[in-house]
Amino acid sequence: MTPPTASQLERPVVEAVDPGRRFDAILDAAEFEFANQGFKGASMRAIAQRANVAQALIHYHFETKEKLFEAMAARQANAINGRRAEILDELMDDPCLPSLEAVVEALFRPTIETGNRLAQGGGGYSRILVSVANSIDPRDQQLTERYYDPIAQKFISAFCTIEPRLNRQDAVWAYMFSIGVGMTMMARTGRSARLSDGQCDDSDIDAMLKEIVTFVCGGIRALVAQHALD
Amino acid sequence: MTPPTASQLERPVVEAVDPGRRFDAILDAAEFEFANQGFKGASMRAIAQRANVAQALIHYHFETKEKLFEAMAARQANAINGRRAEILDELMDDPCLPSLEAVVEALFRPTIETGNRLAQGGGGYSRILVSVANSIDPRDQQLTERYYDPIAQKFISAFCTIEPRLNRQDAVWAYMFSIGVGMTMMARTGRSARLSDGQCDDSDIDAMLKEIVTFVCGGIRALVAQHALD
DNA sequence: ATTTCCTGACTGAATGATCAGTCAGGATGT
DNA sequence: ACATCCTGACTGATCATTCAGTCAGGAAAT
Repeated sequence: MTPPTASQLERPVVEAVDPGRRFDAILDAAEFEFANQGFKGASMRAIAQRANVAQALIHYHFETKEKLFEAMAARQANAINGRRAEILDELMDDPCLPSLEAVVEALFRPTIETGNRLAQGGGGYSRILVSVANSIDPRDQQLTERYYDPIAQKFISAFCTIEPRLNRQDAVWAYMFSIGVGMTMMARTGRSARLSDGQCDDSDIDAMLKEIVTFVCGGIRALVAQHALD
Repeated sequence: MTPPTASQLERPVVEAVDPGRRFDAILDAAEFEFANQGFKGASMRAIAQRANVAQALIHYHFETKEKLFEAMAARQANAINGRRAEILDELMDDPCLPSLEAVVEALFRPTIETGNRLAQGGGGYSRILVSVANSIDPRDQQLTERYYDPIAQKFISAFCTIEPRLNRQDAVWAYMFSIGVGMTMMARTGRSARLSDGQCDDSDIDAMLKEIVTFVCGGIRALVAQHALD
C-alpha cells in the first residue's frame, strides 16, 4: 500500500479528482460499496466508478480485492480502537474507579461515531463490522483477531477490575454478549421501528445508546450475582 | 446420464438420491452452501454438486436463486417459529405466570436446536439467520418481516405481561437486544474461546444458553428498574 | 398417452485481474 | 543550459473464468 507522497500533495493541479486524494477516494468508495453490497456483492468496477478512477488504478494501489478490503477495514479499525483505548485508559487511570456504565459507553461510542457517518466519505463502516464480527470466513476472522481482540482484552480486564466478583470466564461472555447487543445498533435495519409502530428509532443514536448501556450493565451485574454464592 | 451410483455420493447419507427426496436434497445443499458462503458466495453449481443433481433441476424446481433461498429459509423459519410459538403458548396459557427466564429460553432453544445441527442435512441455518437479521438487503428484510416479526410480537407481549412495569417501547428494545445477544451464540465464530484461552466454548450450547438467559433477564430487569420512578 | 421429472449443452453477462503503454516531472549527466 | 533516463501514477483494452439462467428433449411415473 503506497501512501501518497509529499510531492504529490504539494503539486498544484486542477483535475477531476486531486491525484493526491485518489488513494483515499478509493478507500472511501470501497467502504461504501462493501458496506452496502458485502464483499462478494461489491465489484471492483462499481468501486472504481464511485471513486471516479480507472479500475486498473485500484489494482495498481492495492493489488487484489482482498487487500483493498483489508486496507479499508484497517483504516477504520485503527481510528475506532485508538479512540476506544484513549477513553478507556483515561477512565481506568483515574484514582477512583469509573462506573460500569462509563466503560460500556466507551465500548460503543467511538464505533458509532466513526463507523456510522454516512455523509462525507463515511460509507457506513459499522455495517461491515457487523458482518465481519459474525463471519466464519478466515479473512474476517483474521481481521477480528488482529484489530479487535487486543482492545477486547482490555475491556474484559476493565470489567473484572470494576466488578471484582466477576470471574474472567463470565467477563468474556459479558464482552461477547455486549458486542452482540451493540450489533443491534450498528446494523441499523429499521426493524425496531417496524416492531414498535415507529416508537423505537434505531437511527436516534443517543436514545439507543442509553438503552443499550442500561441493558448491558444489568446483564453484567446479573452474571456477577449468579455466582454470588460460590 | 446414468442414475447416480453410491460411489458418486460424497456424503455418507443415503445412496443414489431417492427421486422423491431430491427436492429436499437441494434444500439441504442450499442451506449448507448459503450458510458457509453467503447468498452471493454460494453458486448454483456448488449447490447442485452437493445435492448430486444437475444444476438445471434446481431451476426446474425453484426457478431462480432468490426463490431457492426463500424456500430454504421458509422451511427452517416455519419449523423454528412453530416450535417457539408452541412452547410460548404453553407457558403463557398456564394459570400461573412463567418466569422471565422460561420465556427467554423459549426464545432461543428452538433456534439453536433446529438451526445449529450440522450433521444429517442440517447445514447451519443459524448462520444464515445471523446475516439475514443484520442485513439491509430488501430480500432479507422481507424475509424477517414475513417469518419473524409475528413471533417477535408475541414475545414482546409476553415480556410486558410478565414484567407489567415494562413499557412497550422498552419491551421492543429488550427484544432487539436479546436477539443481538443470541447472535453471539448462533454465529459460532469461536472468538469466545480465543479471548478466554479456551475456557469459553461457544459450541457448548447448554452452558452458553444458561449464561445468555442470565444476562438477558438481568438486562430486561434493568430496563424495568430504569423507569421505576416514572 | 400424458404429465412430471430430469439432464447435457449452451448463452450472454459480469467478474477480478493483467498488460502494454501514456504522461508528468524529478534526477542525472554533460 | 540541454538532453537523457527513470519512476510513480494512471489508463483503455482485453484476458480467462465464473455466473445464473435457458432450452430441447430424454427418462420415468401415472
